[in-house]
Amino acid sequence: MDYKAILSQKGHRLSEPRKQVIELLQQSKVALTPQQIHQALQQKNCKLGLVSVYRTLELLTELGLVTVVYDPQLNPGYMLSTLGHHHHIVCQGCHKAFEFAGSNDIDQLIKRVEKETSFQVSDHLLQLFGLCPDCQQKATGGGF
Amino acid sequence: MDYKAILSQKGHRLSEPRKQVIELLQQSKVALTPQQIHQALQQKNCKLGLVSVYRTLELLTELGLVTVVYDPQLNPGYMLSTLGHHHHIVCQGCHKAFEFAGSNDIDQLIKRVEKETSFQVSDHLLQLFGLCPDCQQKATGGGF
DNA sequence: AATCTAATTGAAAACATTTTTCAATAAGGA
DNA sequence: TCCTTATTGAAAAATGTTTTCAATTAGATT
Ligand SMILES: [Mn+2]
Ligand SMILES: [Mn+2]
Ligand SMILES: [Zn+2]
Ligand SMILES: [Zn+2]
Repeated sequence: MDYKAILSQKGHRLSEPRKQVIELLQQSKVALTPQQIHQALQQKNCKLGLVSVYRTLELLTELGLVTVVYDPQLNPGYMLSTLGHHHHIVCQGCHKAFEFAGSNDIDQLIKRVEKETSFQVSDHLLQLFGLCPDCQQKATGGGF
Repeated sequence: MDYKAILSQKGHRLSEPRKQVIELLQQSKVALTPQQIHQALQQKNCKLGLVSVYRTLELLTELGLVTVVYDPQLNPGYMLSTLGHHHHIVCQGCHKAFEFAGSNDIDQLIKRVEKETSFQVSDHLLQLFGLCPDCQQKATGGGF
């Protein structure tokens, strides 16, 4: 079941702007800001307003199909997500981001913090940062 | 060693705006946006420009003394941080946020993801969300 | 295929946030 | 007290987001 199918299944129309935003995000390896999405589509001769980009991202976020990815060096951007429990790992060199499956690894941490704080934890935000294989090479092999 | 001391120790001047922003953040239990900081200080009859709030937050962030706290329902805000490895837990009811000590709990997760992705992980962003003790009461006891 | 209707769009304006600029100020050392 | 220069504030510019509303169009109905 692909993103467009999910959209229409939930009773939302398959408009041209929505199709274009989704297709662009499907191809992108980096999180994109609304402006970046708008510009990229303009260059592909897709006429659509920046407003529609915002509205599409809002809708897709509601449906859980896109995720905000934070990157200290960049404005927050959006990426398509597969459904289910997962997080993102972001390259500090080229800013490519990838999903990884969430696990129960932080369950113990959550239990600990619940005890310490008396909070009832129901959600979490987790991202990893580092260097992707390509950027590791550039970093070490850079001298010669 | 308090925040003001650290500031001046690093060769930064202890200006009135900086003192005021730090003191306000020290008292606050919620992450504050630049605007909120500015308004709060105006009401305390501290004359300072919004620009100085931005500049102070930028400096304190560089020094690692403040941390950005994300809250899906709010604009990102700033909180003072103690030095060292820690993260924040945010109440989805009253938006109060608290630090908790970072641990090696996610080391295994990081190892796993490094193997899966061939990334070299060097940093991470982790926040927990839930209900603080007070808001748990309001939620359960709310009926009568 | 033509018609209908409400969801969706785009353009513009309004609103909000952040950064830049630069002359005036003031912190802290001499 | 004087000096130097980091820092400030006001204004403008730049950037980012939301609202409004008439025009369009996706998809259902005939
Ligand atoms: Mn997880
Ligand atoms: Mn940690
Ligand atoms: Zn990379
Ligand atoms: Zn609470």
